[in-house]
Amino acid sequence: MYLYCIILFIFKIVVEHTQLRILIQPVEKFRFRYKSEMSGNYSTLLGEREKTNYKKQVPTIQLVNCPFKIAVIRCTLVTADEENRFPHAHHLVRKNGNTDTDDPHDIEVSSENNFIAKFYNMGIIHTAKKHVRDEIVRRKRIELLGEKEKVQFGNATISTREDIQIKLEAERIQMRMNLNTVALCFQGFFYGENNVLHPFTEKVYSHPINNLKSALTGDLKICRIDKQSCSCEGNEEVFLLVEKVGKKNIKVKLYEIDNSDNIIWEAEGRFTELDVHHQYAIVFKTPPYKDTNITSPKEVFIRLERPTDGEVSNSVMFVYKPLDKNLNRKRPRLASTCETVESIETDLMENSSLENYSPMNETFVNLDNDISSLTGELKELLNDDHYCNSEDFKTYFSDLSTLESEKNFANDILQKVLRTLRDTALTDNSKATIIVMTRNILLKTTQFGDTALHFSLRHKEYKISKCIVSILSFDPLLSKIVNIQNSSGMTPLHLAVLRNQSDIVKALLNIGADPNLCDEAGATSLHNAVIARASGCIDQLLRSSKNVNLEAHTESGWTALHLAAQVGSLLAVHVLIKAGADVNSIDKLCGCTALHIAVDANHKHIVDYLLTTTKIDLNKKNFGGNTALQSAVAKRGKCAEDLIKIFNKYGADPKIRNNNIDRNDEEENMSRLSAEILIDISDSVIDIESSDSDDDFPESDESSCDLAQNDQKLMQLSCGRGCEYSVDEKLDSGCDMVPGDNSFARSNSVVINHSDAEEHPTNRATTIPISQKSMSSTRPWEDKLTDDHVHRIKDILERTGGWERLAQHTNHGSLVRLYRKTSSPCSALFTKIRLQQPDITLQNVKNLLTDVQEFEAVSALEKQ
DNA sequence: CCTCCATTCCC
DNA sequence: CGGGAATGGAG
Repeated sequence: MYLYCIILFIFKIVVEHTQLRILIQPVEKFRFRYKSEMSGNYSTLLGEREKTNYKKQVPTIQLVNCPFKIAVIRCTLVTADEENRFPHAHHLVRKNGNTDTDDPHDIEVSSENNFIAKFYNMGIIHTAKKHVRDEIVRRKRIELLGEKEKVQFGNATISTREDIQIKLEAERIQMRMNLNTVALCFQGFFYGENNVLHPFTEKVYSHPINNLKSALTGDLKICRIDKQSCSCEGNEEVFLLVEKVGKKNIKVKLYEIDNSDNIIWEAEGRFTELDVHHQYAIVFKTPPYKDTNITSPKEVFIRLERPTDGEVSNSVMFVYKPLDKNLNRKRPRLASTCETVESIETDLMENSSLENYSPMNETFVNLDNDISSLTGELKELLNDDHYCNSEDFKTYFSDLSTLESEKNFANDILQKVLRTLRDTALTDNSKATIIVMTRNILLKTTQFGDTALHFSLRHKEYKISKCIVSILSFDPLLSKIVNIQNSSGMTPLHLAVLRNQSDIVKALLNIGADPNLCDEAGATSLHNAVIARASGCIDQLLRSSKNVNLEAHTESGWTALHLAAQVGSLLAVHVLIKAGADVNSIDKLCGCTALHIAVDANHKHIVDYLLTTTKIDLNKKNFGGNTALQSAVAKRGKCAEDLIKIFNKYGADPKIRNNNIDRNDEEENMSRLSAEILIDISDSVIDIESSDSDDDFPESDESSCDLAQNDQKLMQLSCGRGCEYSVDEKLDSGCDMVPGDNSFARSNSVVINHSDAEEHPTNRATTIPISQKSMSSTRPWEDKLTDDHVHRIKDILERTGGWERLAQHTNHGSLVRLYRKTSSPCSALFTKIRLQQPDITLQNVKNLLTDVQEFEAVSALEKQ
């Protein structure tokens, strides 16, 4: 008894000064294992890692101000409920050599280890529900015995009464015990007499440890999402694949944050318990965004939230897109320059004086001689009031139908009349009559809203078009005709660029044509010029004094640059960017940059150009969450791999995740994985190419498929709904519209081509014409290819494998296998080429290299 | 008797 | 050691 008093006394003093401090908490999530899972090695309970320190830790406790030389820190498993701590039914085991021991776990501390105890190799054994009661009883008994031991040294027993009490209590506890959350309990002990341990500190508890495997406490995670955007009106279904969730205990939250991470808007995804599929998927409907009148896409986030413990998942990006009508409203469909027949007629009526009628300063159109020659017959005809008022005359012009027979007839008359008119006007002969008549004729429209100017352009009657433009230039009031839109919204300028008539385009711009008017599909003349590959017209539009809107979006949300990337026109891409088009602008529909579009359309030369010479953000994600590189990877097949090579050259970041969120959270692993995939793919390219039989020209399959795709897109973009002309008709227009044509890629320096008659190869099915073309353009003043040149490019071509494609391209495919065995296949190839073509020039080789997309080698040759 | 899912077992 | 299939109890 005396001893016990001393112990109590010491205990009091010590407790006031001694402190048990948790230096390293255990991890918050840990997999509890069942007994059957504990054979052999098992995962051990680690300590929480610091953010800055990635070293593995274990739960660590320090005894501060310990009055004893040696003390013991004991660790046991308890419930996590702070209000109601008692021993947990689960076991805390600790591996000791080959045997596992149950808790309590004691670690001796002294000045030697700075009174620090590290609890290594602990595991939590999940007690099956059916055994929980028994387990609690066992623990209670031990606890009770321990209490009694303090008083009745050595011979403590438990009475039947106490035993029943314990069992009842255990029954109660069993019902409430949370089997998915535990906590560690630490307490300091000292050695008393006979090495009996006596507690001398308060109990200290760790924070809760949750069962990683349970849906109630496990990690919340969005693994995958089927779409990244929806309309701002919401109510669209989104499929989420998630880590194990409980359907009664999960929410989908959409939220928006400002620059300082404050949540400025949030709403819940709508779903029922039936929409949670087997704990691993949720289908929810998006809530509407706070504002359905947005005009630009809004980035928000989605995450899971668990109401019971407030746990949240990772967040994934999501985009609310503006409504189509808001996109359209933003762009004024009818600019102020837009004219209608009625408004011009009103103008003319109000201002019937002819004083303004005078030739403008410049003559814009060189009329052909035969047009300017007058026939007296016609002159008389036109001066005859009677004839001008006749029904015949009216019939000719009141309905300029597209019917073939009438077309020719109407054209014929129109042409004659216009000739006469023009010359009469020039000679100031019966001016008033002529002018009034002219105006009447030129303001007539067909059932499709075409004026005579539209009509002549549509039917390739360019002489008439020029004639009309010439006449318009004399008449300021009438010149407004140039901005009349037909029933599909096209101005004469739209038609002129589709027809690739650059001089007419120039003249139209000079007399006041507005290049920014949109047709029904939202296309400006610039869009049309790009679609039509009318380089001369693009040039005229860009250099005109008019402020051409480079960033105008079509109805489908594309800018001219996007279209240029889509059709694969390097020249158009180049001049647009040079004129100041924003390389990083995104299309309104999918959030794609020109780079994404070029990748999708498989235009390697565009991709290469964009990466080499522009400041395009190559890691930009579209609304689908993919970078251009990821789009390239997703393409699979041969075409993808060449693209990937180009990206590799320019250091695209394979680390950037797309939206298929990897289950593994560690960035490092992810990036390593992507990089490996990339390398894998690149390797396999080489494999495929090298095992290819030599007689096949690569790519021919894909290009045909690409062509089809282009056509479809073109159709959509250039024609739109309700357009009365077929694409064929549009294509059949004498302008250079060969989808997929990569002839621009072959010129290694980009020069604006002013000629209307652009060369356009109709197909690229064979290599021979191309290489012959490249080779035959030898000019005496050009540099000859030298050994030095070959030396400069051989390493590059051997590294990229480009020499093999060059071999194919120059009809030396059959030698690839042979050359591959040589020390420098590229040198061997060039020896062969120079043997066949002794006069081959540097420029020839550059062209050939451009043909096979070896831009790096081309630039190596350009360095002096 | 069915579905769901916590538990248990297996690789 | 982490993923996942099988089982069987509960509702």
